[in-house]
Amino acid sequence: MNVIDGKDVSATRTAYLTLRDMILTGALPAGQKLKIEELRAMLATGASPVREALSLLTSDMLVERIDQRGFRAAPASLANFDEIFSLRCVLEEKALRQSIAAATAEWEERLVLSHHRMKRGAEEGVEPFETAHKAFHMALLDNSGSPMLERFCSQLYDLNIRYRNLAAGGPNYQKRNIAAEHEMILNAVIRGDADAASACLLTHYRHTGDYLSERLTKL
Amino acid sequence: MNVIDGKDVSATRTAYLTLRDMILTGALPAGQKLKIEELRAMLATGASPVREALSLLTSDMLVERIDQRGFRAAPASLANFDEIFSLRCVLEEKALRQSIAAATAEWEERLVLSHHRMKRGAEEGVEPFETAHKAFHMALLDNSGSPMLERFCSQLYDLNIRYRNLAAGGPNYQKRNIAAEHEMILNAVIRGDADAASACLLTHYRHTGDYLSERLTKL
DNA sequence: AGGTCAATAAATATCGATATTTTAATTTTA
DNA sequence: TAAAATTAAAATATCGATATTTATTGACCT
Repeated sequence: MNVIDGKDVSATRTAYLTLRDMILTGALPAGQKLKIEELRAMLATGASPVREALSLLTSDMLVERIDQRGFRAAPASLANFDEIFSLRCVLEEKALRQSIAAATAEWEERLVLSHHRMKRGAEEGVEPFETAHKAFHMALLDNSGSPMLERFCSQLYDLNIRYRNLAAGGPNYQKRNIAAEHEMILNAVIRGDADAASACLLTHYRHTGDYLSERLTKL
Repeated sequence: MNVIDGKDVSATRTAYLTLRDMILTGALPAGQKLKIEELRAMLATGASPVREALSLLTSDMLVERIDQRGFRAAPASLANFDEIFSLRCVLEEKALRQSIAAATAEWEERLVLSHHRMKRGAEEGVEPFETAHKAFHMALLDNSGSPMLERFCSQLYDLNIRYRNLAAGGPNYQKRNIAAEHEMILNAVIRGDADAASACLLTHYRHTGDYLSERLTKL
């Protein structure tokens, strides 16, 4: 039916990915009513795939569902942003420490590789960098041995990205040298220094967190 | 259409609640294929509500969905159980500490009340106690000011209950005096002693955790 | 004018039928 | 005989139509 990455996917999955992207980028504004008929027409598909996609998006906390009253894009607020930030700090630190504790040569190589790809992506443009940036951060955590924890972190990462887009009206970057922070994290991890790595990671998040928080208050 | 608690609810919601309960109690065994047609017949409803309910259950990590290949009840494993336990410890401690930090007279009264109801429920039977027990534990956390955190905790609580049921073939209880542990937690919270309260809560969980872990290994 | 109630419009939720895809069984081929 | 290809069966996914529910409008009464 539909084809994504050369693969056949269901209409539901296509709808899910499209709607997800639209909410993350702000094309569907926070709090907006999501009418089945409109989405159905926009996605050129039936009501069932749309409803199912929306149901799936509630898992990701990107859509709210009220029984008998339809769906709406999850509302955004500074309080919610702070919450996400606070949860990320706890969960990513836990995941990072577990990953380091279980470190293997193979994992470290994966890290170095994803770090390299991120630097390369930065030269290519915003979109490739965004993808590679998430991949790098998830690679830091994906040796934790805890799939649920990783799922939570990935979910919270995306929710955070949404606020970045909301704050900027699209992907945008600060002048501050993020590359150096990434380098420090990577080095600490390779060194096997969990305390330093955690500290670097949290500092990294605090920097972007403060920056975004400031911009969001202005809205 | 359907009526639950004197309220009108959608077929989707009815299906959601029923299937949820069946998975938590083990009536639908871990890993089992969930065929739409079978569920549709069992619930005497259409395919759409069933599919939507299953999609919603993936949020709760109670159902797995594989594109084009249907749904299955989430598999269970000792590793997964340990993961849930480990996450609960981190998240519930955080929620509890935040709740205590924001303590109000009104919250404390709610706690005392739910504690009382739990004791009362224990006399009435297993089912009322189960409900009241969850209510008490959630009340401990529901002053955290962090809806997402509370949602995670509630989700993990349910996943843990599922393992309890899996281990026992139904609700069952140890001889050990759980009531005393609850009392200690409540008192520490009322006292405003966050450290003691956290310690008590975690000990409480560790006790049941070890107990269940032992039983689960025997399966 | 303000508020209630009924009628209408809009949107959600659900059903039943059908198309598509996957899985299983069977036959063919090397 | 084992692997590959074909066919048949089963299950998933999707559509289009309809029933239900909620939201809106405007008349009516006090």
